[in-house]
Amino acid sequence: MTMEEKLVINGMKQGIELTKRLMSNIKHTSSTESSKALISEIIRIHQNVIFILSLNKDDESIFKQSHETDSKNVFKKQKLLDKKDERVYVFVGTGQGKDSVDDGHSWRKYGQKDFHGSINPRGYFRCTHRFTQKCLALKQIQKSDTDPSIFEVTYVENHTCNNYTSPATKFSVPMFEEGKRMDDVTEQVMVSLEDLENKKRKNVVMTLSFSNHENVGGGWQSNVFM
DNA sequence: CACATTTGACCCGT
DNA sequence: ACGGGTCAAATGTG
Repeated sequence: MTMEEKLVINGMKQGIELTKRLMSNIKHTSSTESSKALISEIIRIHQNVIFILSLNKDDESIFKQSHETDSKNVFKKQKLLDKKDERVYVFVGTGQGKDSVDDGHSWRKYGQKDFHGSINPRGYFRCTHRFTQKCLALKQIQKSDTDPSIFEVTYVENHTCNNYTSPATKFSVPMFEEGKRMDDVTEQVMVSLEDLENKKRKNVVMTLSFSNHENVGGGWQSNVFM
């Protein structure tokens, strides 16, 4: 199964799970706020799935195309990708809660750098079990300058440790902030997707969305790294 | 106490 | 020399 297929299936599974919760929520509680939260999560998950399906092929062709037109920068980037098995992802958060990305793996921060021409610093992370389990996985996270709800995440090496925590078991539904309407969240996601279209033209390998609300466990996309 | 994070110093390739 | 990445001592957290 390809990575993209895994992502789509995971997204759909999570959509089903959330819909079940919504049903039981409607049956057993009178809380409209938590139902709204569930609905907005369901909407976003389906947007993510559509997004992956619509961008996947295009990204591959765009990447190969620019590779052939010997733009030196792109070529250099491609070489780097081949050498270190790097994968760059762009994640969309909800803009609320903490500004990190929980992908189901445990990470330990070991450095941070400010960059010329960039407002936000880049964070450097290694797998917590680097020494105990010889897991060489690394990742870098940089917040987008243009949209604070977007994080560019670069993964270097895959996890060899088995300390992955399935998002399905950790998942819980976030409550809405007081007075925040569901429409606002949906709109915010759409705006972020526009920015992702721009990233796509800059040869980002693939784009994904995730929920980074503090009550939500690992993102469903992280099953890829199992 | 046993971890994690912060942050300036350090290293290394260009 | 400079920029990107990592180290490690100090500090924070449960």
